[in-house]
Amino acid sequence: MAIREQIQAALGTLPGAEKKVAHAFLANYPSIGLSTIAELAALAGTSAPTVLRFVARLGFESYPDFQRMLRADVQAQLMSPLERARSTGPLTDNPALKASFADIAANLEATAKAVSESEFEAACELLSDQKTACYILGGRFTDAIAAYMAAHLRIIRPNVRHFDGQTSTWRDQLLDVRPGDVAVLFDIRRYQSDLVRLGELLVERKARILLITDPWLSPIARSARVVLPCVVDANRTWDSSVAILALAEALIDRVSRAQSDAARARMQTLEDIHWNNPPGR
Amino acid sequence: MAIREQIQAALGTLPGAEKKVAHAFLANYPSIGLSTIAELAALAGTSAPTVLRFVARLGFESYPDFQRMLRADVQAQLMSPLERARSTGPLTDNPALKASFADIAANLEATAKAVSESEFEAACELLSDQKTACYILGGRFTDAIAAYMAAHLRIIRPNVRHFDGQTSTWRDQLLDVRPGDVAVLFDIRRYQSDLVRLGELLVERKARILLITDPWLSPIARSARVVLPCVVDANRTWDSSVAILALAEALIDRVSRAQSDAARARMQTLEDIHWNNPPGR
DNA sequence: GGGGTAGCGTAACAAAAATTACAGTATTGA
DNA sequence: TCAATACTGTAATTTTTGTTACGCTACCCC
Repeated sequence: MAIREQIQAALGTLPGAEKKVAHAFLANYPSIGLSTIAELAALAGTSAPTVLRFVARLGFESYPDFQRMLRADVQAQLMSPLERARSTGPLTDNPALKASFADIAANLEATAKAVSESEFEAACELLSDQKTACYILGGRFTDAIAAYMAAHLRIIRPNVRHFDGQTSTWRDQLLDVRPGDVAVLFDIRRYQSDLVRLGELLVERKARILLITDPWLSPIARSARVVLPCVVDANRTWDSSVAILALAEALIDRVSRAQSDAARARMQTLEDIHWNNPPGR
Repeated sequence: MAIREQIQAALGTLPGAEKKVAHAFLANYPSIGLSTIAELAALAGTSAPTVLRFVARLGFESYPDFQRMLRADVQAQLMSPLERARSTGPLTDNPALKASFADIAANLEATAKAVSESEFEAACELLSDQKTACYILGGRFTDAIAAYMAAHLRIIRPNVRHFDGQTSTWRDQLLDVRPGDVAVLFDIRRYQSDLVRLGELLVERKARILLITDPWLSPIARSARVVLPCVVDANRTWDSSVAILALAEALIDRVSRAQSDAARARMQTLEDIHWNNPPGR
């Protein structure tokens, strides 16, 4: 947009023929400027050298130089978030994938129905409580989702820990858990006995448990403060965890939006630090 | 948008060097296409005639002809309704979950369209190749999905390794990579420089790269054998990885179904062992 | 009213871009 | 393993494009 503004600002000081060029350009922004000098001159009803004098007056070294700036301009506009959403529109179709994804979409819908609003809100509240620590862990496959959630939640609030996958070290990690702490457990079908046991231990330590499970409910549900069921059945060799991830993301988003302005500023700062000091160390 | 659509559709049928051109173009759409052949060729790491053959294959008379279409494309997009004023939508605290899931479902649909069938098949073929090792890794957030995929793939076939999150140990792990090995990389927006670097190292070691990225394509796309784009934009604080996970699951399912009976029997045995000797002891 | 200046376009020129020809190199199938 | 085919890059060629030189016209100020 910079170029357009610049031209509009200069409009008053331009000689007649060059003003015609400016008008032609603005009326056909940006495509005509990405074309050749001859075309722009023709559209403006003037000559090539006039176009050249025009861009020179704007301070550009050459016509290609002017076009470079213009391309950058266009790029910036097309890359803005909303344009992007649109430009990702219909592309080629992949029937097999589409069918597969349709099943998953059905899972999402079913999950949305299975999770009651009050439970969802209660879950968000648990996660938003910054006075206590928050422990996150999952089972054989869902541990990855636990890690994903922890990575995000850590940015939003302090005291987030992901119980790492080594079951042997769980006991040690348990020592840090204090009454009132929040524990997020992911546990779906073929409920792992060790995970269930750990749930019991957490309850003993008076942790408040947020359980994310399937509609058949892991045994942990009995002692959980909040239970969110996800539909995982997808007619596949293995269950699908997509709905679980979607729910986790929804929680993350809801919690991050609920933050105070101060907290959001801190979050932004964290992010900036992260990207300004690229990893590699 | 017609042009992007057309290129995505043709991606599978393009020869290697031309595919690199397509990737470079999509990753820098539209500005690079409005520039010169030489620049596009340089960005794609190939030669001018290849670019020319690329546009010829797409059905254009000449490069200027191609640019004319592209300009029209850009013009159409920039001139469309000014819904740009609408900045990041207000947070409706009503049925948060349903609205949220609807967005995600749209992502899934868009992803199904963005992934061409032939590319998907090519990806499955890479993953099914049991003669070589398979390395899986992801970025800051996507590493969790990499772990998830590895956990499943490990059951289906031998020689699956998840590059663990410690960037400092990557170099060591690289030593094991042999020519022809398959590397699955997850890399989405805010492409991590260290991950890109690692991609280059993998290419040097002649690994075949399967890249899962967003529609703007990580720089790694230039040297990847197969590229699968996922729509991640969800009008949230962070991008959504749901489509990525869904795609990963689709790949896993497709590969597991393609196994021979013998292999499937072995798989079943593995699973039985896992559950009959429950961990936790 | 005449010298001077700024604006403009035609046409020659120079630079660059696109295109083609060709030769070397993989890849595929017999 | 060999032949045939497809793919790719280098280099020469042609075309297009941007740029400059120059002369004409209109206007302003002295």
